Amino acid sequence: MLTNDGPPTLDDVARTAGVSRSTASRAINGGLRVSPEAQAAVDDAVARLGYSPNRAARSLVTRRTDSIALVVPEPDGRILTDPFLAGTLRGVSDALAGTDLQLVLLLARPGEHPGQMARYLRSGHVDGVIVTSHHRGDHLEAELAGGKLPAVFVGRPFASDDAGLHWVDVDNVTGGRLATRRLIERGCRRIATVTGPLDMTAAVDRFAGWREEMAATGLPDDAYVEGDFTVSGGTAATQHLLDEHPDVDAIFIASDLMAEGALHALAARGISVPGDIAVTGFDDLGIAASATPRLTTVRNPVVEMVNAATSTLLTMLAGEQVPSAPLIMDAVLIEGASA
Amino acid sequence: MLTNDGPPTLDDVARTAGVSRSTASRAINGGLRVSPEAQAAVDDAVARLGYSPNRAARSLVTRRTDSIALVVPEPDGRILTDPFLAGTLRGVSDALAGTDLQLVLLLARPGEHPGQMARYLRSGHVDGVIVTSHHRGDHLEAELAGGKLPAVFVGRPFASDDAGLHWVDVDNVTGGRLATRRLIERGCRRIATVTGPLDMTAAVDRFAGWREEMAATGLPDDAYVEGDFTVSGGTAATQHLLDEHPDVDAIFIASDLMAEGALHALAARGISVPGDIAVTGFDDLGIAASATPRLTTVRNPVVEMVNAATSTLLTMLAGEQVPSAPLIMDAVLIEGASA
DNA sequence: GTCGGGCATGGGAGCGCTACCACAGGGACG
DNA sequence: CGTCCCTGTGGTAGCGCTCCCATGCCCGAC
Repeated sequence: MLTNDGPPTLDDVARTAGVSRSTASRAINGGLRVSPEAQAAVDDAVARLGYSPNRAARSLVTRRTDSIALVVPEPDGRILTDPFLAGTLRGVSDALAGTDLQLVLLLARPGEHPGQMARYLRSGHVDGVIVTSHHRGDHLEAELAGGKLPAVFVGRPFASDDAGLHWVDVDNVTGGRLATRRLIERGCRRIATVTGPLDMTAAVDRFAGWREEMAATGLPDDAYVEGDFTVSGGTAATQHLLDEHPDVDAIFIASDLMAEGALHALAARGISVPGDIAVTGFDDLGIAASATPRLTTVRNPVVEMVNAATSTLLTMLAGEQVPSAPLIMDAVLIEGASA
Repeated sequence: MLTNDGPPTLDDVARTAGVSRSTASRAINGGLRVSPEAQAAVDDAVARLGYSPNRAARSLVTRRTDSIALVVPEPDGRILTDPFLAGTLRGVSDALAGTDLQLVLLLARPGEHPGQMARYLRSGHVDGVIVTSHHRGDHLEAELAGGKLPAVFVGRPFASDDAGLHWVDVDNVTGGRLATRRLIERGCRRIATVTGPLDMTAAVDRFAGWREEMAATGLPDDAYVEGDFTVSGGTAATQHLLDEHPDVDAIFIASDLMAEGALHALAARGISVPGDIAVTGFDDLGIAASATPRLTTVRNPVVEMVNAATSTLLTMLAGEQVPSAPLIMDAVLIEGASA
């Protein structure tokens, strides 16, 4: 029944089912205007032949690529081990089950020209984009604001007031305030923070939350060190912090990964947590629960965020107009033993 | 100069450059049989128009998709934070720079039928495959052994003696022996091991290395617990181990991630490392260096492995015959303070 | 009984590209 | 001086699919 040697084509299916190519195509793509008998015959033929549509041929005429890119403009490889990114990968991948969209992973390459990724995206190789781990200076907002290519940021982009920019995020400012307030309510008064890399909005916003809460309570906001969202960075930042401000009695650390590093640093100096110094983290993606002591942290609802981002993207891909209002999830404090 | 409204096509380039579509195509694809003048004219036109070839159209005729899949048949999301996987992502992505191959990420979905991924791969959506985090029972070797689809495993596949299976790996058995020997040479005699998940060859082989070395020295090999290559799994396994075998004076832990968890468990019980119990790990991908104490471990050369795997795959993609001899990298002991 | 309007179907064009082939021109060789 | 080959070039077919349109058909309305 197969004319050619390669994989079966739509023609083969049509011939096997005893219908025309047009009918076979319709039956395969949703079955509008197809009689039940024709539909059944085609379904049967597809199963028997093991037919799978040729993506390229379909793309050529539909002008869609049926693939979306997950963009990680993070030239530093270490961030790849971050549970946040893991959750994003998992979430996007899962959300794509049931669609026949391919997930194309686009990592910034070390030493790559900043505009290179933007150029790639512009050339129409993917139908849509999810951006995570966005950094100031990666040129992505400007590129994607045009609205030519459907895009959703996971995490507030820097130019977040640009029209036409879609994004979801957790309320990092409130999260930062909650984590800080917890320390204040504990009775701590000399409260420091280890921020994330300040070329990322998550770091900026959590830092702002700390500042706001400190100001609201009338406490000084001079004790802070910039970290990099890694364990070893957390250790280093904490050591630095302790050297500069030996009087701190609490630290809000802008990610659990860094908080873990901080706990190492504190333990190494024989400082008890929360006895001598209380600690709060941010993320609650597994690390907090297994840290010693268990971290008091703020839940970062990655799965929900990524689900929302992906379904927004899918809606845009379906051609529907989506208002570009950001979607901001609540930050919730999670009780631990560290503060 | 552009006839249509969409992105520029090869026709537009040809017309702009004043050559035929054929010549333009040749100039763009390597420039064989193209005069310098024509080449220059085409290059110029491409730059001016911002032309980027339509992948779908090209794929349709070349019968290649210009994309390769990175397959992670690991339904458990936690593994995504493993530095080994991070290194693989980074490595494959980097190795693909310069080619115009897309990297399609294929994560097993929780609850997915085991053969589903194989079916996807069979349908010709990608030109080649790199498999990592391979598990017994994921049906991947059988599927890929046929040689229809170029594939390279990072890490020995279970059916590793199947002809036509390409793979690279570190010498896990020797690595396990080295890590164990180190403990023996230290004078330890009651040496346990925390294995990885035994449905993965890396775990099986490292375990075998431990066994071999223990047997060679005439030591008993009854003290072992199966872990899962995660931090918390390492903690749990170690606690279990200590309860069952209170007399152990050394542990070879089959990954640094688990070793980190083990160090937590040991510290929690007030057991000093290496004083009371010496510890060796496996991987040396950043964790070992930042652990307290610094882990003695075995270097797992991910970057080299993935580079080798990718370039093997690229060679196969180029149509050259590649002998399916495995490529096995040396395991090297890395000095730390934990043993 | 006739006619209009839907629905299921098939025919055919064409998406943008590469591969094949034919051909012109020019140099090297007999 | 003719022949051959080799290089650069353009024309054209066709990859597998979807979409538009024309066709035939059945059913209900008048």
